[in-house]
Amino acid sequence: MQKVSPTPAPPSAARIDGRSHGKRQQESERKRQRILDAAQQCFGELGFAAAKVETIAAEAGVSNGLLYQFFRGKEQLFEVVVEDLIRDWAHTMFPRDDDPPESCAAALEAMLRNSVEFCRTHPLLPRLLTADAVLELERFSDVTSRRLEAQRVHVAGILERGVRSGEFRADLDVASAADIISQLHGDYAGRAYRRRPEYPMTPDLLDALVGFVHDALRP
Amino acid sequence: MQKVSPTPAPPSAARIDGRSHGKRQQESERKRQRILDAAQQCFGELGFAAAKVETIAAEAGVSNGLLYQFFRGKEQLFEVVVEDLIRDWAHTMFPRDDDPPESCAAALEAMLRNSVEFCRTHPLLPRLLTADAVLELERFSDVTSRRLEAQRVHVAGILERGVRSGEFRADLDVASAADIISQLHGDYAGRAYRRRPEYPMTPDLLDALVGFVHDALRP
Amino acid sequence: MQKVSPTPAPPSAARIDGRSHGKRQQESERKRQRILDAAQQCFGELGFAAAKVETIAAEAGVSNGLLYQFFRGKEQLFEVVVEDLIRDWAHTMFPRDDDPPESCAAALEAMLRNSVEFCRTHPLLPRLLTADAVLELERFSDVTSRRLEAQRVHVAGILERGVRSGEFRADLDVASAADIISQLHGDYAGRAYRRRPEYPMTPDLLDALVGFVHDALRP
Amino acid sequence: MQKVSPTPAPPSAARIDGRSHGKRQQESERKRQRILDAAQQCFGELGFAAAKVETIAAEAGVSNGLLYQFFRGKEQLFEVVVEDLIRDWAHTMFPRDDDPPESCAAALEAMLRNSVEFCRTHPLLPRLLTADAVLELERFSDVTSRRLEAQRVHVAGILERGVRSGEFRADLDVASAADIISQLHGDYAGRAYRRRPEYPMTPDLLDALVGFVHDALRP
DNA sequence: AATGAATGAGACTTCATTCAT
DNA sequence: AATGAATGAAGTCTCATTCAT
Repeated sequence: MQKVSPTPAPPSAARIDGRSHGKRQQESERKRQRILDAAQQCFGELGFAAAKVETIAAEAGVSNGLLYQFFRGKEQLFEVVVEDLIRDWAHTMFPRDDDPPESCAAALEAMLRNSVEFCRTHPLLPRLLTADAVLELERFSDVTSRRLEAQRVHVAGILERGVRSGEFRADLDVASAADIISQLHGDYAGRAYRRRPEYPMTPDLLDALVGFVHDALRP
Repeated sequence: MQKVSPTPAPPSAARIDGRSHGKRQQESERKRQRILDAAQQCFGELGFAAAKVETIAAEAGVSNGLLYQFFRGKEQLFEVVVEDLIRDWAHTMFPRDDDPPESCAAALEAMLRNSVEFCRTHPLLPRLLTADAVLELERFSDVTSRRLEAQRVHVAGILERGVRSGEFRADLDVASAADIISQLHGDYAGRAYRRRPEYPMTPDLLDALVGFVHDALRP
Repeated sequence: MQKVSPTPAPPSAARIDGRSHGKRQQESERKRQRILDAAQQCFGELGFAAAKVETIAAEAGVSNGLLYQFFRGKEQLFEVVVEDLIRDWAHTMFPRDDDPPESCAAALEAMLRNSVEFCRTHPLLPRLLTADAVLELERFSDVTSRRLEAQRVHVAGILERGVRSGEFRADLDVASAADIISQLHGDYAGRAYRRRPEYPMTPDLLDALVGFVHDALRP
Repeated sequence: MQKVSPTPAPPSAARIDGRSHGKRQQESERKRQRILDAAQQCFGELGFAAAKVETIAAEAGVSNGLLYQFFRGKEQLFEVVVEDLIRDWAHTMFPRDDDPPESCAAALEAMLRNSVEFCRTHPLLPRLLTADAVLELERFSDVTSRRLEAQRVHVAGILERGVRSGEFRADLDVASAADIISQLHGDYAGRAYRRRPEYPMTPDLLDALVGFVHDALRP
């Protein structure tokens, strides 16, 4: 019952080592990217089921059929979109390890603000973070799960450091706190994209969120 | 030929004073309820677009067509489901006003635990609380918006009381805190239904959440 | 999600100056025409409600779905069919203005015989002329009304001329006579298509009709 | 493929010789008649396919199901409606044979005016007279054909008389003239019911029609 | 006799996917 | 590589008909 056709070879058969160049290849690669961008937009705004392949192609400025030369179908397109998105998001969250050490509270705050900013231009992420689109697709990329887990681990690391340094309260349940903070993270990042009056996302609210978390962690 | 389509009269138009019940009427009313239950289940698990009318009818144990004697179509069915759900949820959240006064922290905790329990058996609510289904349907019942607002107001009321009584910190940003707490509320209630390893919902985690909120509010 | 549904762009949006024709475009245009022909046939034989989209598509030798790339739905298909038909009919009725002047009776006769001939191959027209299909569709193309009016006006013009030249009786009620003649026109044209014994349409009868009208108009 | 279930026995099994009485029977017979009236109304306004059984029943003030105790189905209901209608119409057209003899022209005029009046309250007839509803139903009651033929014969009889008496022109093609007059008959009777500006039916127009026919027949 | 709730076949329509060009 | 016309399976909805009460 499941389609098992393999991922189609990318249009350019000349891709030898992942660095193929040529005007044609570049052009092709750019189109692939435009499709991914349009798909992220549409999936984010409408959800998986309600987003139409035709709309995505039109938004990307390519034909309906070209999409199927890059992706096996709507479903695989969605998976690739999600994987790329999660990877980009991770880069935003944990920018570089060579940063100078900072206070743990500042690290949490930076992560939160970075994420909110990121979601402002990446509509789909909020949906993933609130575990919604997940339900609409049976096989959900493991990458996503692992990355979400990674975030919690990262947050837990910061909390751990803060507890040891005395910046945070000693009896903190680190694992649970990391979970809660990650959750809030996703929630308010999501609001940044969806601009609905019922779920506002103002700078004040963001400040309040930072303060709320800080208060909960303080000794 | 005429496009009137009001809400179709319920099959028994003989409901004179709201209390007329022949065996047929009762049977019919029970089927209407089964349809609503099945719809809540399906919409909750799959979202609006992916849920099939046929599945809902089958799940309810009635024929495809009967659904259209009670509801104008899939969309109105969804609206009724949402309105009923929000109403039930409100009853769970704010059980009675004649309760003996309690500590504000206890009031918050009760509300949280009640909601989580409610969501365990009401799959659709989490979706609404995370503002997802909203996007899939243009006209979204005002009832929902108003009820969500009501919850925040209610939480804000508790917080206000706590601040005045000295139970909570004096400089609390009540409005923002109410927003954050309501959000966490919806999130973890949602997890109670969706049983996915990525988003666990254990008693321990619930306890930790209560503690986290409590710590953030303490003076 | 948005209800825009304008007339769908014809499959080939590349029609730049109205004359671009690849083989594909030509093929496509021919299919559109086959759909229109089949639709005229089916609507003419069965009426709007009883004609099935599936039948029309099958009759045209295309798939069910292709129909919706050319037309917004069954209703718009009907409208286009009617407009095209009325236009074609008008061309048949009033062939050219540069004709040499003729006797008014001859003009009437030509018009009648032309129409009958036209209806022999255009099943739907009779229905329109007897104002029947009108009732089955709320919004009925203004084109039709205007064209029908145009015919009456045209007939009235001929009568007017005949009265002034003394060919027709002086006390003729031109407006009413034009109405009656136009009506007979449509009736017997209709019979030419429907070949039912109850409503015969023989050359003799057509001759008799011409004579009947002639006698009614003579001084 | 064809349904062969016999016409259901009329509800009252006590109908012995066609003259059964009793309050129940009378009541029943009245309902049957109300159904027929409603059906004529609906079929006349919407055509066979677009008229809904539910609407007819509602219009008649009876339940959906009762209709099937009197008639085998929608199709047979239509047939009965048509037969009754044609019979009533005939009574209107040819009131009594014991009338004092009159001028032939007056007889034609009376027939025309009677019919127009009749159609004003019998929406379905015009459809039959213009041979339209005919097409929507495979098996069309022979009664109708025979009655339509009867009208033409009747008209022909009047014309024959007029020719012999010298009231009408001697070289009249009686059969064809009868056909044309019968046709006009149906047309303008139809207009009397449908009140559309495109197809007006004013007293003036009716007078003009009478005059038109008279002129065509005069020696 | 009468009801009207219930059914289910079949209509219209959408849209992911394919394929000739 | 790229197009977009074409397909057809699948979805939503309607309505003639049946049947338990």
